[in-house]
Amino acid sequence: MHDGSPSSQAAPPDDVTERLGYRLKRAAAALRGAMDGALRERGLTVPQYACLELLDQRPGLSNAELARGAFVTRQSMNVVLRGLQDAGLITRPATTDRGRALPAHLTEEGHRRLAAARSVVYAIDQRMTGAVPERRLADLLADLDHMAAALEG
Amino acid sequence: MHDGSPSSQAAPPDDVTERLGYRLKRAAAALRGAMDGALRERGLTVPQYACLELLDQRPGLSNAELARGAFVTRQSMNVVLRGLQDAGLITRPATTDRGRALPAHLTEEGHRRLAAARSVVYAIDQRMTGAVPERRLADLLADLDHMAAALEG
DNA sequence: TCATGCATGTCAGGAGTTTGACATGCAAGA
DNA sequence: TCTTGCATGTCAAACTCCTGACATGCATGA
Repeated sequence: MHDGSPSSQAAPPDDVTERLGYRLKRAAAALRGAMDGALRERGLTVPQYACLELLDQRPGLSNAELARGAFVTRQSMNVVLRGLQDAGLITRPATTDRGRALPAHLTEEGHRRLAAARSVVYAIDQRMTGAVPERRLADLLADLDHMAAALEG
Repeated sequence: MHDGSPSSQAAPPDDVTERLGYRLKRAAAALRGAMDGALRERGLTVPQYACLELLDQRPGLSNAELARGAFVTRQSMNVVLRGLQDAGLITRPATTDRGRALPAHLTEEGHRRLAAARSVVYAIDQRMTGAVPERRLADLLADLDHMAAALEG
């Protein structure tokens, strides 16, 4: 280990664009831009789509749970829910017997809009996933997970 | 190919959290949060730090070039530059002979603040990089690059 | 020469997000 | 019992960022 690639305690490369953080940010920005443009034509924002997707898989999620799932604050998700509610894509009870969390559910229209949006998002996911060798995909998913866990801890 | 993991034209997993886009977003959000908190104590925002880092490596970059390098719009970078200029961390000529682009440069104070911020950002980068097996790091960087390129095209 | 295209810098407006704060509801322990 | 802690929902204000638009400067080709 006299040159080349030092092992565990190596400092980040001098060139910013060679650092993991920069690459991560670039990929995330590209994804955000692509989804933003595609969803705009469907009349949805990225957080709105994320919210619908989460509710489809786990109906009854509360505002706070949705916020965590979409990586935004409770306050932000609150306005997102309000918008979706006004648009008639979700329903949420005004009160509840048990606790304070208000469970949200998709409406029929919500399911339709989600299905329409899903097709374009799938296409984007395909384009992105297709850019990485298939045998490396599982490792990639795992690494991203570990990175997030290491930073959240 | 009758079950298990179909190859190239497979649809994204039903579980949102298993999709590449979700993992990417989660990791990026975690990174953003970590950097945000660490830099706040140094009196810098993430775009401001990115701007300083870019200018350190390639002095004389214009507003538009910095914007592309930091993945924001020209308008956003413009206010960032204004802030850094008011704080005395960078300098930018009011006019220029050739063309319209105004080359920015770090001041002495800018170098100092960048050096201080760099230490905490390095620590975060270490934490993140340390979470992925070393022999996979190069592939990971390449894959992220390919993903971004596939989406930008 | 001049017209068209392109990139840059900048202003104005609006949409989205965050920070800070407060009240409500439940659970666990003194 | 009650009180402390914690999570939730919500309001208000500030900030950040983006979209849309316009003027400037250079290059290219008619």
